[in-house]
Amino acid sequence: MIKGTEQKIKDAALTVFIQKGFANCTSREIAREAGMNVALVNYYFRSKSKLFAIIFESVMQDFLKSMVQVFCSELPFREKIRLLIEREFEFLVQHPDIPNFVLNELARNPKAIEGILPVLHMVNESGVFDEAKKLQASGEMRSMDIVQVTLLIMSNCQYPFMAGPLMKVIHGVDETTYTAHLNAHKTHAVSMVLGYLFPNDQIPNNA
Amino acid sequence: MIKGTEQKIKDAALTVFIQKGFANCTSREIAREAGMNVALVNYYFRSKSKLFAIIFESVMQDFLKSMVQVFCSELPFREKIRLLIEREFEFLVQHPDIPNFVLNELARNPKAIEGILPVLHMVNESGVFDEAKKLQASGEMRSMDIVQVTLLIMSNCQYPFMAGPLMKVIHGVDETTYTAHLNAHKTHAVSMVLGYLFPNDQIPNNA
DNA sequence: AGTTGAATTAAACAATTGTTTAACTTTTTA
DNA sequence: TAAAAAGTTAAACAATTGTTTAATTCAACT
Repeated sequence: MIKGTEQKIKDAALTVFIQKGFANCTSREIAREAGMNVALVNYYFRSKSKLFAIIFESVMQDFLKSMVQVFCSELPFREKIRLLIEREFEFLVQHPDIPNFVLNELARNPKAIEGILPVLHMVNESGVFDEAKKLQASGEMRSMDIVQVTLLIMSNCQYPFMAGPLMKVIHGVDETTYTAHLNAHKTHAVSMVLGYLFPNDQIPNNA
Repeated sequence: MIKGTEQKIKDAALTVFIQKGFANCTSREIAREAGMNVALVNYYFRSKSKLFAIIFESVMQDFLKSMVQVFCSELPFREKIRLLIEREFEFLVQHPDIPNFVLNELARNPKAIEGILPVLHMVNESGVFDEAKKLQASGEMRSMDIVQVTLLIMSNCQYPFMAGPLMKVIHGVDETTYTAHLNAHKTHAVSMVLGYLFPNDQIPNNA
């Protein structure tokens, strides 16, 4: 498969932006990564900012895509949670730098978030929030705001990847070992979150 | 209390660096924030990098200080966990941008971490890890690697603050409402983590 | 008062930045 | 095949950057 120039630039920009952030990289760096002249980058995308906006939005799509897919599925609620966490881990193993990238750019430039509003709309439309509220009304699920349910899940998925560099130093482990820990953490995240959300469920106790 | 010039620069640098990151701010911006000329910043700290190194290390100290204090205390283990989470939340309410700042700079410049090695040594010396292993050997505590215990705690404390901008948009809530959610989340974090680490403890079920 | 040294500033410096221009090459097309 | 368009490049541009210089103000000391 031959990649056109435009796609080469996008790929290079994705790599460089995610690795260094918008402010911490230069147009020439992107051009070099793509194997071409600086002017070509602007020829195709007019400016560094415009290129960034495009890359950022596409990253956000990937970032939220699997979440939306699971939410819109027909699985029972507990399975949605489980699958959501597992998919999130699968995604993050491949793209461990994305949460850091997204949250950081969002904190420094709040209006960058506008591009994801359509995707968020899909989440709301999926009815998954209503589903949770019904389970809470029936007493099956622990009653807590949906915001905090979201926080529980995303915290335990994304933070372990974001904190990789810090954790490796704190515990003195290398990349490979830490990856193994991440894998084990996925299992814990699933059973801890499900166990907390559904305190009456019989959970297998491996202790 | 009158602040000397050097301290004024440090304060300004702290504000600006945390808000925008190292690469995303200028020396002149720091000088302006401190109400003085650019040259004065370099007169006191020789370069932007050296100033940053000083600020970063002091932030890391604050970031880890309360953790070390709790670890080195004489409290029973469960109380250490509870207090650790509560102190962490107290700290993060006041400095919500610090986790993002620290993890981001760490990801982009791994050698920046060297300054915290002494503090980490204190954590190891505190014997809190051995304490956990004993509780695990007795079957009282769920057996899992200490790395994952750390991850469970830090994920549920830090991520909710880091993801503030994203969460506010996802759920369409304002700053005040989100702060209330953070407060509620603290309670959940404590009981969820303790409940998972000590599955045989009787936990009050408010559901 | 006058001298010394630190504190502070405006101005300049060289390097790098995002962006544009103008020339050159390749591809399309009529 | 020749003209037109698109693709690509080297070079230049103006703005901004971190840093330094040289001059000025300020405070302390004799």
